[in-house]
Formats: sequence, C-alpha cells, structure tokens
Amino acid sequence: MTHQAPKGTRDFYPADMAVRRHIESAWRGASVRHGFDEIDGPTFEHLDLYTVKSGEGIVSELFSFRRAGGENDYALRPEFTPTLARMVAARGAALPVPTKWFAVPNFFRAERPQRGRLREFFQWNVDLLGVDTPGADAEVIATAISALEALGLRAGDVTVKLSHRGAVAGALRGVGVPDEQLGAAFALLDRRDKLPPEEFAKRAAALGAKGDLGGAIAKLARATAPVSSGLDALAADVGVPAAELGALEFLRDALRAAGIEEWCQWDCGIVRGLAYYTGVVFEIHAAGERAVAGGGRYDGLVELFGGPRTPAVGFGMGDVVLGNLLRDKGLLPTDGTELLPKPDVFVVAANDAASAQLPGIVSDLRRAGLHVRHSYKSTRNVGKLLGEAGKSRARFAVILGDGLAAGTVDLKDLASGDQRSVSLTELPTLLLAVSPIRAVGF
RNA sequence: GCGACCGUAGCUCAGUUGGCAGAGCGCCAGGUUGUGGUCCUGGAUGUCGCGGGUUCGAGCCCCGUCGGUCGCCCCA
Repeated sequence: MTHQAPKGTRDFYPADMAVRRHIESAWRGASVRHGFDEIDGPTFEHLDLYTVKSGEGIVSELFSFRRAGGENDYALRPEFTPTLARMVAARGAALPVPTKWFAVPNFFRAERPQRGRLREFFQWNVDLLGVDTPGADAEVIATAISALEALGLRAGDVTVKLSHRGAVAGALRGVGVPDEQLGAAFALLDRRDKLPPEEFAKRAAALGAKGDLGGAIAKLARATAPVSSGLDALAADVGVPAAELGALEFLRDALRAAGIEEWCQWDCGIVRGLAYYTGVVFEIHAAGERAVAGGGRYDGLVELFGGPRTPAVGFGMGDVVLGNLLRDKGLLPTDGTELLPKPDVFVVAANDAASAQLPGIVSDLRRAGLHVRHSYKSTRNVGKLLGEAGKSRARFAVILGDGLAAGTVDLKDLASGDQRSVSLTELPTLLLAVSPIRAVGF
C-alpha cells in the first residue's frame, strides 16, 4: 500500500458509515424532539475568527493555510462556537427568542491522536440563545441525555457532572479569595490534579492571605453530591453556608422539573477551561473515558463577536469518545453492516428468459419505492442465488422462472422459508403493504 | 512538541540463525436442468507501509520516513 490516510483521520467503509449514521440519527432525533433546528457553516473560516477568542497560541493546534498566490489566512474549523457566534451576530436582533439551533459538523485539530481523540471528528453542537433561565439550561442538558438514552445508555452508565461559575465564585469568596483573584482561582481549580501538591499550595497561598486556601480549594474540587440529595450536604463539604450556592438551587429545581435529576451530580471540580462560561458548566462522563460532552452558559460570547448581548447555553458531544463508550457497553453491533438498510426484496432469475426480463421488473419495483437488489452472477443455480439473497439480508426473494410466461413469480419469505406464487402485477402493492416504514432522506 | 510499543493477503495472524512468502476466516468459480447461510473440490490473493543502507542473498539486521495503538502536553 503506497498511499495511507493522513494521521488521525478515518475511512468510513459501509459498516463504519452505518455506525456513524446510527449515532448521528440519535443526535438529530433528540435535537428535533426538543425543538432545535439544524444549521451548518463553512468547513473553513478566516484564521482570525479563532485567534480573536483564543489568542495566537491556538494557531499551532489548527490546520491553517493560505491559497497559493492568495493573501488571506484560513483555518479548517476546530470547533463550532465561533461560527455560531458569527452567524448569530450577523442576524442580530432579527432572530426569534428563543433561537434553538443544532449542528453535526466535522472538525479538525492538529493534535497527536490517542484514545478518544482524532484529528478529524464529528461533534454534535446544541445551543439555545436568548433565554437566561435555569429552565433553558435544563432543556439543553435534557437534549443531550435524550440522545444518550436513544443509544441505549442509562443513568448508571454516564453522569452529568454540573457546577456553576456563580456558585463556585460564591464558595471561593466564602473561603477568602478576593474578587480580583477569582479568575486565577478558577484556573487553579481546573489544574488541581496536574500540579504537584507543593506547587498547588504555593499558588493557592498567593491568591489571598486568609488561612489554608490551598486546602479549601482542594476540598472544593473534591466536593460532589447527587443533585437529588439537596444542597446542605454539598455546602457542608465545601465548607460554606448553603446560601452561597443559591444558583444551584434554581438549577436543581429545573433539572427536577425536566425529569433528569437522577442523571446529574454536583461536582464543584468541573470548571471547563474556557474563560467565557458565565453560569452553569457541565461535563458528561463515563468511567475510564474522556468527557463524552461538555458545555455551559456563555452569556457574553455573542457580544464578543460583535452582536447584541445574548444569553446562551449549549454543549458539544463528540463521536469518538461516544463511539468508544457505546462499543464498551455492548451497544453497537460487532459488525456494523447489521445497521445498514435491509433490502425489501432480492430478485433472482432462474432461466435465460427470466434473466432478460429482470431489469424491467427490478426497475418497476424500485419505481414503486422499494429497496431492491439483484444478482450480477450469470449462474442459473437457484440455490446459489438464494444464498446471495440471504446474505443481502433481504426480507423477501422474488424468483423469476417458468411461471413468468403466465405472469406469475414466486415470492419467498427469507426468514420463514414460506413461498407462494403471486401475480407480477400485484407484486409491488403486496411488498409495499408488508414493508416497514422506510427512512426517507436520512 | 515529547515518549513507549507496533506495521506480512480484505480480516486475524504465523514466518526458525538472514536462504523459494504461509495458515485460518472471508472472497470468486464449479459440484446440481429451480430452492438459501451447512458441506465438498478448485482458484485468486501481496510493492512484507514507504525509501535508503549492510550482505552473495533482507519480511528478518541498521538508518530515515509515513501510518497505527497508548501515555505526557493540550483539550475550544
């Protein structure tokens, strides 16, 4: 093999494509059920769309390019949020409230591939704009859960870990972090497991003068509790009065009202790297995997991209980690071809005269809307032809043979083996009547 | 950007000290004048990832490179 696919990319053979469509269908289904409309943007954008938000340092993580002889720098999209913010800003006040959009784009990142991370991947993005209530937060999270549930996952398989920038800020103030050091404290909270203990303690001490700040932040990072168990226990764990966690109380009520409380867990260690989150932040985790999804509220971002101040909440869910998780849980077939559409009927010809009429008959059945396949073999061995029909996973075989002169064919149910002679003219109606509802447009 | 291990048929892999490139599965054809996933017989698999070096001779040893897996970094 002289040519290899570029590092970190995937070839989607039919079985792989079927798995991808299976996941994407769950995403689209959940989106539509929750009232979101699908959008998309360009696969590449002006490079500065990404440097504006993330700084020049992001460039080394991008696939960026300049057309030969051109003067503009572009980058393959590494995420959707800048495109979304650009699209929202461009329509400004003309958009309805709320605006509920979703997308299933591919993204490109110039990173070293490893488990759960590739250079090209698909990510479901769901965003609800124009509403700043905890109910909107809960609806977005419920949409994510709905897709996971459709794929066969249950509350015990994954956990939605939630925190709230406002509540954590309250807790940090409660342990003595001054307001101007809150940003640095968030960053420290996020890096709690990556720093050596002494370095962590040193940086924590630099944030304020009061007491054992390092111990307090470490305690905050470890504070978890089921959403259903109430806030008092969590507040006690964190070491602050429950009143400081007021933002969580409204969120808890909204999650409960949405019926997804049992999927959710408070986790004050969830910070998310991005500075632009302003309220709830959450990640969906499964044991032993990278985060399946992550998101939160970003009420200031659209304004940053030149639009009106627009409250917004959303998340992204990638196909790579989710695929790993589904495989490990036995929720994907070993052979993805099982997910491919099954033919309604497989047509075989038992003699030369029948063979001559086969193309016309196949064409008529297809025109009627049926999924029809046929053999390309020259053999008249009906046994072999039926073997091929069985392998195609067709529901029925139609055998064109001696009865054709009298206008009849043999219709065989490939699962039961039952077979009967039917008239050719009534064949399409007969097959349509027993065929399952077909996916249209996918 | 750093590190470890790996790359032989479509797939899973074997290949002895450097000496004719193999097996199973799958695929194709026949066994059979029209009834299926089994069975029997036969057939095709290939730039041993790619390039260079050492050698009489390289799948095997050496160097480089591309790709894979898994960590670190990063994680929008």
